[in-house]
Amino acid sequence: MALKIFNVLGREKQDFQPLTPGRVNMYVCGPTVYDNSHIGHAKTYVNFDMVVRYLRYSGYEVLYVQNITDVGHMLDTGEDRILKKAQQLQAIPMQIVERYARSYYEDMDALGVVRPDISPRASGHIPEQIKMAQTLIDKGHAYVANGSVYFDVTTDDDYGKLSNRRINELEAGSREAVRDEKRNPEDFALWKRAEPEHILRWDSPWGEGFPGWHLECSAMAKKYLGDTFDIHGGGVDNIFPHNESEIAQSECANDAEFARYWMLVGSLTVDGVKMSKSLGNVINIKDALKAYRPEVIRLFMMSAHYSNPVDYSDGALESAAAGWERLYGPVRVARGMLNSAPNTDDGNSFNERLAKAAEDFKAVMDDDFNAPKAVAALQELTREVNTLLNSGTTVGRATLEAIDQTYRTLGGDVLGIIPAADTANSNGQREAGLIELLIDLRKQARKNKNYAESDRIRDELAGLGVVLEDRADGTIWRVS
RNA sequence: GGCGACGUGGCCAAGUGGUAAGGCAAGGCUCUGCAAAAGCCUGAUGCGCCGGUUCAAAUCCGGCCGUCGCCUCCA
Repeated sequence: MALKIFNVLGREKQDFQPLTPGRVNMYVCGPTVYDNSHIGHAKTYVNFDMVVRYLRYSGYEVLYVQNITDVGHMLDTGEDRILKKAQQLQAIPMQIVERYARSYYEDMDALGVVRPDISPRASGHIPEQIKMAQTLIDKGHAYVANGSVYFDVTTDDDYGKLSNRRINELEAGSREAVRDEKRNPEDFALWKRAEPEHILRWDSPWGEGFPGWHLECSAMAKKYLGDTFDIHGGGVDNIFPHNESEIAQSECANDAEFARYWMLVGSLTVDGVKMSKSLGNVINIKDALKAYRPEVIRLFMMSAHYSNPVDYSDGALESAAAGWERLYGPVRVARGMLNSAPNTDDGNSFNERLAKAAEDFKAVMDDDFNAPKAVAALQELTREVNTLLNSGTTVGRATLEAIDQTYRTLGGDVLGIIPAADTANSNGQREAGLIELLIDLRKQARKNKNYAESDRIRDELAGLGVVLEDRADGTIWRVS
């Protein structure tokens, strides 16, 4: 079955046909680095990470570009958010940008988000942006006004095709200062004249200024992916004006189709409402990671289809954590059993079930990356793996390895929710040894029917976050 | 007001014409020295409401109600 993608441009599910067979050129709008990343960013980039991982699993060679916006943009107040932060922290803008770009990578790495192949920064592509603005002026799609350059939306008949907006229905921008400069209220800036106090500024044919917010994505996508490329992604909240303007600029400047498939991910709310600084309900990724392991956060982010919104709450995360424990349980058991598994073909008939799981998984992922359904396929498999591993019958090494491999590939490589191995830090070996010693002492106590002692060991360990589970073939432990 | 998404068992959620996946929570049972984990069983005659099309609709059409997002910076 071929991969299908719901194309927001046209609003229909389509067969995915890359421009070049076997290759996917993909661009995703990245963050503006002026503060720590929050769990809304986590949803967007975990979702696209899942997409990229699956495309690669499917055999595509993917070139994944995701920008870093490090050029300040206007707040309603006319302030630049990076400048504002810089003033707060008494630092220069590029320090702020560097600090939070690093913070972003830290968070993404912690969440297991595979880094993009190229992470271009807006500030490093000023010439490309100036060139594109000039091209648009030359072609009559843009005009200069008081040192700023604006895109004239009336010159683009397609303007609005992504978000289904009609120009005459749009309301004028709210900032008085710019209204006079524009021919049409809906026109947007390609280049802005820098006021004297503006620190982030570059020379241009129109005087000192800085690029408009939308232009960087158009210029950088063109540079690294070409005039036309396969997939453009981002959060739905950017569909207008950002994505819409990208299309307008690029298609008018390049005389070519921009992105062929648009994938937009649903937003994340917290306890039912949108995160915002004013509501004080912004949750940083770093804080979320203190409470939940990354695999749990990833599983939660994929608990609904990527295009749907998701609501973050402690209850929802607890639920995801419980679901994750169930999913990971048999993997842990299988890996433990591998330590003493016989080299026989006992249980090999289970390979058919594993193959079916992989088929089911692929079928639903091919249907517009239906990760929640893919997780369900793993959950159904889990029931049967548990039955096998708890049946008391001998299971040979080959079968255990096949089970491990299935979870490692589908749950690990593609979804990123099954760790490749139990995380062991430098103290891990020693800790494991100590726990094994206590398990052995408890075993002796149980043998002597000294249950008071055996329960004490189990309870004390539980208090330290180590859970013991007695199985027919011995006692295993895990960190709660 | 315009654009868009959505409304499925206690909670989350899949499901685009053929008779309701999966997870969490709950109850019962099995296993266990007791637990934990796991397995089995129970649970929506109904998928916001009202009409319509059809042999057949959660799924298509029309209307209504409600929630959320965007329309200004936002992932």
